[in-house]
Amino acid sequence: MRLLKYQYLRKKKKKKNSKVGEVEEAVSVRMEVVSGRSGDGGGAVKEEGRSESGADDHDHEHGGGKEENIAIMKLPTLTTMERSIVGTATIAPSSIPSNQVDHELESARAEMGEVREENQRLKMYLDRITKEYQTLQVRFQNMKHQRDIVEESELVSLSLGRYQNYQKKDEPIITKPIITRPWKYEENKQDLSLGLDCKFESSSKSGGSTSNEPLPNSSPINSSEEPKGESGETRSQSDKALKTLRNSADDGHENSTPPKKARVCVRARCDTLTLNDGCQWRKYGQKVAKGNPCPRAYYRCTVAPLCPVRKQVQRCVHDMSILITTYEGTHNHPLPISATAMASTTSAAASMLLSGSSSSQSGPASATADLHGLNYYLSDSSKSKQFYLPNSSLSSSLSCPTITLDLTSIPSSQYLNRFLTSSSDYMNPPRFSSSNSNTLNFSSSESNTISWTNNTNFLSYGTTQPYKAINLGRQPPLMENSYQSYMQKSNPIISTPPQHNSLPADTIAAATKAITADPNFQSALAAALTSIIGQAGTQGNQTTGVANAGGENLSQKMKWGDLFPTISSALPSSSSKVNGCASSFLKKTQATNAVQPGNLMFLPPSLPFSTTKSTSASPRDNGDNTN
DNA sequence: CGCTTTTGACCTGCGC
DNA sequence: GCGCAGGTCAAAAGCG
Ligand SMILES: [Zn+2]
Repeated sequence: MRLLKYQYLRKKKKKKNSKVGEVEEAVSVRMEVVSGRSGDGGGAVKEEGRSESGADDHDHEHGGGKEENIAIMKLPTLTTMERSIVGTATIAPSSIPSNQVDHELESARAEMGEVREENQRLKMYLDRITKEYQTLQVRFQNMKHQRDIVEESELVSLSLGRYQNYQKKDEPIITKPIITRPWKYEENKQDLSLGLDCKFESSSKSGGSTSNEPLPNSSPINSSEEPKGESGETRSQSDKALKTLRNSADDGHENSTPPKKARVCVRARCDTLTLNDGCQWRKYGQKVAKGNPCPRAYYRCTVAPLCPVRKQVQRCVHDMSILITTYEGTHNHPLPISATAMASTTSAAASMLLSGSSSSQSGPASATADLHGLNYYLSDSSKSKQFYLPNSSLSSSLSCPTITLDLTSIPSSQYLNRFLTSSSDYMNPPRFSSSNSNTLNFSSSESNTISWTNNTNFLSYGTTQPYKAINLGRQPPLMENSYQSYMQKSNPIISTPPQHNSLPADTIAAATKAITADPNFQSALAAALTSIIGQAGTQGNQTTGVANAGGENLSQKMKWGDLFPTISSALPSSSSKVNGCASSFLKKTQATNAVQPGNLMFLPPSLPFSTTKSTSASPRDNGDNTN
């Protein structure tokens, strides 16, 4: 009964979300086109040619589409073609002066020459992109491989049991086909994909045995969703199925070891109740965890009905202004644009976990090592009871691979939100060029304190904090600039004036160079990059992120061009009411922690802490939230 | 009215 | 087996 209602509610939510779905589907379609363009060579050129060729000239299309062939056939068949051109051009087959025909021929020839040139150019363009992509990919894989080795030997693997490893560790991690998910969205994720972990992968991979679970996952969802006039019985059944599915999705891997999911813990200064990461969350529980008077809130992603992603939110007991958000699970749906930044960020971190785990063969057992940095963290404070960590105890942390991203250097949630949701310069303009935040960059204006450690691809955050945490730190200026330039180009809203009007390909090239330039951050950056690319890829169509990353570079740009304007203009509300967060947090804290009202003191008094402030005060309004 | 949040009960895993 | 703690559920309350 209850269950039924619950599911019913969820179903309703589904309806609500359907709008989002439509929009995103539209986006997907668009992306398909786009990616198709840049994805495969012939197609790309062909499309280009098509768009450029006049409506009057079919041969142009031909030339554009199959330049290689045309090169051969052009000479011998020139006359034929010319004739056809003349035929179509002059139409009147009756009586045409021969000199006029010659004229036509002449012009046609000239035209063809142009087309040929055009083709040449396009081809070169394409080649370049392809090459860059391949280079990038190769490099990335190499780095990954190397890192695996290094980490294995150096014990710095960040990974903690990833089921996929248990299942097929011998299999190249890079390309794992995933099951089809609802929303016509095929979750062709790789380890670098958006998700924080790959639970679905595992279930899908287990295929045969478990196939019953995941497979229905995609279809039943839709089927149960579409037929509106279901009888109560049917519905309850389907609802149950849904629930089962959800559960199975949640725990994910019935057959594989039940290792906990990888988690990404984000520490950030935030005056709102939850981190404004762009996703829609619904609170489903709250608990006062041991060791921290601040209640821990449990949220579940509601962007898609069956999305297994959850997050826990709790204030740091040491510094109440620090919000510790722990993400867990993989989104099984296209993300709201506004959520991509955070998702990318976390996925990048998760990918580190992942890549580490690829080397670590053992399951949860490797947790200790994997949590190297985190343990550092833990060891420092967990002993004192006051300390809190998402996996609040060591034991749980052992079973839950967790990677910590420290964003505390970013002053406030407003900045952070800005940082997470857009890349416009919200901070001091001077720094924008060098350390502007973007989706890949965890560094803030205080990034000068952030440094990379060279030895292990493990990015450390070298501040005064007594712990080491993964920090996707700065990217090389080149990368930033290129990215920025792209942003500037594609997003008129972004204030900074365009500096280089580089072609997308140039941007990519720049990115490539950037990646190749500094091997120290290659891995992480590549991971982040890949995740983003992959994300966009998955979001847009059914392509696999990494596999198509390069091919999608162009399209990526275009997609981002579409995406970012929204991003920068819309501050998504993480939950439907981020506003209330602060106040409710206060309320809550007062209520729950009446014993020690002193806690409240930890809240930055200077922060505009009125109920509505945090969001409304910020430049961007979360009005549309892209949904 | 529909959706979200609250909140106590319940479930589960773990250590003793 | 028991108790504890983390995590989840879902009825009830709250909100717009
Ligand atoms: Zn989700």
